[in-house]
Amino acid sequence: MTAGRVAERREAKVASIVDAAWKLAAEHGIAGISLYALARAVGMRQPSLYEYFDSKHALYDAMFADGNRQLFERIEAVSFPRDPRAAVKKYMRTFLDFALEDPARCELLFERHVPGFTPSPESYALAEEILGRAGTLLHEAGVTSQGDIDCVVAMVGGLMAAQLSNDPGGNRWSRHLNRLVDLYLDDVITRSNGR
Amino acid sequence: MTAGRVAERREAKVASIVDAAWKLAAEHGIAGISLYALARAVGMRQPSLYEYFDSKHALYDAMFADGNRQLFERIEAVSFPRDPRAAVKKYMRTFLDFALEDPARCELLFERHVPGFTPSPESYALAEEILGRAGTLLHEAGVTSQGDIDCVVAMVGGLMAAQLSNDPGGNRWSRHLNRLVDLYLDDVITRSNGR
DNA sequence: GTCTATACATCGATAGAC
DNA sequence: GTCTATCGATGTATAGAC
Repeated sequence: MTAGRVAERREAKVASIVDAAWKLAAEHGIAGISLYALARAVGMRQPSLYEYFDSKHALYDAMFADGNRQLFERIEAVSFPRDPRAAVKKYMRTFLDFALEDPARCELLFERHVPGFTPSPESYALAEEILGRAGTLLHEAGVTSQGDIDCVVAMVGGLMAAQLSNDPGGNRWSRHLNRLVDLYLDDVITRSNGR
Repeated sequence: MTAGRVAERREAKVASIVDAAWKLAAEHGIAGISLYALARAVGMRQPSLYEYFDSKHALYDAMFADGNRQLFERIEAVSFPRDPRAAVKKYMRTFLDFALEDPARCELLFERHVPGFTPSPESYALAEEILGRAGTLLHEAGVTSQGDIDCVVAMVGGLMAAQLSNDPGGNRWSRHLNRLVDLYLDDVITRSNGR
């Protein structure tokens, strides 16, 4: 039937707009996207965008979902080692590499750089699934308390932020990831054995 | 002489404007300050602000310097223990408490939330002095390599960012500060003894 | 030094023709 | 579904009177 084709074209158009939005974000920052420039980038006039997104907020929400989907697919494509600790390290490395690839994507997904923006519950669900899987892997590696999970998350996030802020494109901070994870996981084990 | 009085009043006025700007930033975010609202907050009309600041950028620069001065004075008021490790922990705690007090101040001082803003060399000098003192204390505590200093900085920054993003006003992340510092400093010592 | 008035730009969003 | 035209709000900065 034709209805399917129409919906397909529409989805493709939406996807191309989101792609163009990522490119603009890379240039001007995530908050620096203007609907005028975005429309021009996909060969339209600015008001025509409202055929695909009800508001700028809706665009950001679509980008948020898209970014998380990118990360999810990246993770899906990785084969994780059986060894729980190695799996944790590979998971965190996959995340960190993904994050450092695109600062603007980071701004939207992991920082709070868009003033009034809160992702919709549907879009946030994917983000929670990704974080939840990290929690599961950490659990299997012996990190069971929320406090310890929080610490690992903070450490990885700290490396990410420092790397992006002070040495974008380099590895001055990110190169310490494996060692830091090992250090923390060793400590968790020591603590659990010692008492 | 009268010239001194005039300069004094002017400085006081500048200070009151900066104070009002911090209050607005706390409400609307650091990037959400409007010169119109700022002028009204200090009983003026918007164009009159240009008597005190050449541009909005200049206002941000003054705020950046002011924020760092606040932190510097806070640190100056603290008496640090002789024990180097205890001193490091107190320094980081002083920093973290200061940071968590005011998210908007954090946005300007430690994050990159104002699109086109780069602090002037003069304003940045204070920030470097504060970071340098952290480096000195870490050095005295046995953390001598840049990589290790970077790691401690990243860990503290990670705790700060996670705390502000996910539990503002609480201590879910910040409570781990001392333990994380101890963990890392122990590791530095172990590594230096072991080889 | 403060004001009124205004220039000038940008942006998100809507109305309505085609 | 895309366009032109425009609204309405916001925001920085400047000109010039007082």
